[in-house]
Amino acid sequence: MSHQLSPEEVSPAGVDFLPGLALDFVIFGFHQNQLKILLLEYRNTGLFALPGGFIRQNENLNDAARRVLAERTSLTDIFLEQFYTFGDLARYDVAPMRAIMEAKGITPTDNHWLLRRFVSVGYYALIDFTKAVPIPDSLSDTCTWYELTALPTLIQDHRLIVQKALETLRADLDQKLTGFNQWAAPLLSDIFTMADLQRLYETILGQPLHRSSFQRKMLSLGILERLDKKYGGGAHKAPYLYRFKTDTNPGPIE
Amino acid sequence: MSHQLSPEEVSPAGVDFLPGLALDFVIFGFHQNQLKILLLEYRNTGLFALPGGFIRQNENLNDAARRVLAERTSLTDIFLEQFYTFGDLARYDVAPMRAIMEAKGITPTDNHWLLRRFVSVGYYALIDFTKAVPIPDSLSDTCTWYELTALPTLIQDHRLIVQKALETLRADLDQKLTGFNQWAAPLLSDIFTMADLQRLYETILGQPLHRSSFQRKMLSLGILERLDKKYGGGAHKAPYLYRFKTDTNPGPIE
DNA sequence: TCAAAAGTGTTACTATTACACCCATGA
DNA sequence: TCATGGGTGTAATAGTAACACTTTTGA
Repeated sequence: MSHQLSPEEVSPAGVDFLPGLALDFVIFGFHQNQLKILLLEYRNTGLFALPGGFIRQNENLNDAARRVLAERTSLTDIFLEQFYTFGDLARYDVAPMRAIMEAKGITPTDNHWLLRRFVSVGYYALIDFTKAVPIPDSLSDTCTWYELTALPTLIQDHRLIVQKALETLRADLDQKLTGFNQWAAPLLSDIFTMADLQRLYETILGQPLHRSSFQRKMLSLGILERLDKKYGGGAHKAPYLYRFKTDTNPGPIE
Repeated sequence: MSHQLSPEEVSPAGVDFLPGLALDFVIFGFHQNQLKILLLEYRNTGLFALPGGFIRQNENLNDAARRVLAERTSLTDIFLEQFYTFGDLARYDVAPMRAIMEAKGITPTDNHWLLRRFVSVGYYALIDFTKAVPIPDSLSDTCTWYELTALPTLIQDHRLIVQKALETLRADLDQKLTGFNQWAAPLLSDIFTMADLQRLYETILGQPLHRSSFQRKMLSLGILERLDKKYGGGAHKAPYLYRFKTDTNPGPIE
């Protein structure tokens, strides 16, 4: 994980947080027909990591996830799903974390709480690329978007976490997500064409879909509202514009 | 969770385990056309709980799950899946745990590690009802089977955990499990009729299935091997007996 | 020989795929 | 008017559901 820490919280105690337990986030955005995720880059180290955080002593696990996500993206009401908990011993290598802290001017003791073993609960989120304002945490330089197909090397087991998040997202696409009519809303603009929606599906699934079948299937789900057609694009028939029906969805997190 | 503890491990330290993190198990068995799960009953308290355990400092999370499961059931090589991590503050009520310890003759201090907040990683397992030898842990009297449709009141949020485990099992049935040809093997005897298999499916899903469609679908999966028909049952045509093909399955846990 | 339960065949229905065709648009 | 891309129609296919019919068995 990485960190949302005020200076005093980097103290050896870390007392306000549950020990040994962290959160890691795979935050998906969609821009220019590419799936992207947010990564932190640590100052003077060339190390990249997933955004992460810790759980306060008096805070529900899922509430902590929402809080940290809001801190990293400045967004609330985000589609957020817990997908797996990672607890291998090998996942936690102290060397990168020590390098990160030393580059930050902190010389941790050998038993500093940040250098101990962590078990990490993985969440994936779907957010609006255009609305998010990524904010680095106190140990990192930048919090920026990277294309899923061109990720830098990540610390610890973060690549595995990304992999598993993507698998879960793909599996959810065909089942769970059809229950939440608006799951895709943050990944697209408010109003979009059927081609936009299809490109999103194709990018997530990593495979092409048949145009007319896709259109019929989406319309048959009854989750789209067709608006006046316009879209002043190129020299061709102007497509309809759609938006998601505002409906009685259950909340995303369980 | 409940506990796999030698007497010295109930000491205030609990040092050998990761603090604040537990495992809870929903262990499914199938007997007399009923889905059952293993529950622990605590001595002199009338309290029931899911089997559980803790993670050693030098142990992988999933390895800890296999170890604890083996301790409770005397079985290894079990189909085991992690399905959710439960971290609400409200889930942990100290009163029942204190009652359990006091009934056992232990008077814990207020900050005893077992009375603090726990986050719990949920696993579900499928095991052979006839081969398991349920073993209570050091704080409980009995470890026995209860029908899923007639569970006693459980401590903490254990009913929610059972609910979520069942939902996951049902969802997995239609997708993930078809990849593991032998997932159902522990729930049935080595050799079974198609009707046996259908009753298992119907019991898990909680709904009747069409006989001939079910048969065709199962056979089309190519995971069953038909043996000589016998089954000296009643006054009717003797059904074929089947077994699962021994094949090149991937291991269950990821 | 009859009732019960199992295996198989047939038809209907549904969903998906693949392809064709037409429509609207702006250069 | 023509190339481009979008909407809709249709046939082929696959999978499932529903039902009928046949087979086997022990009483």
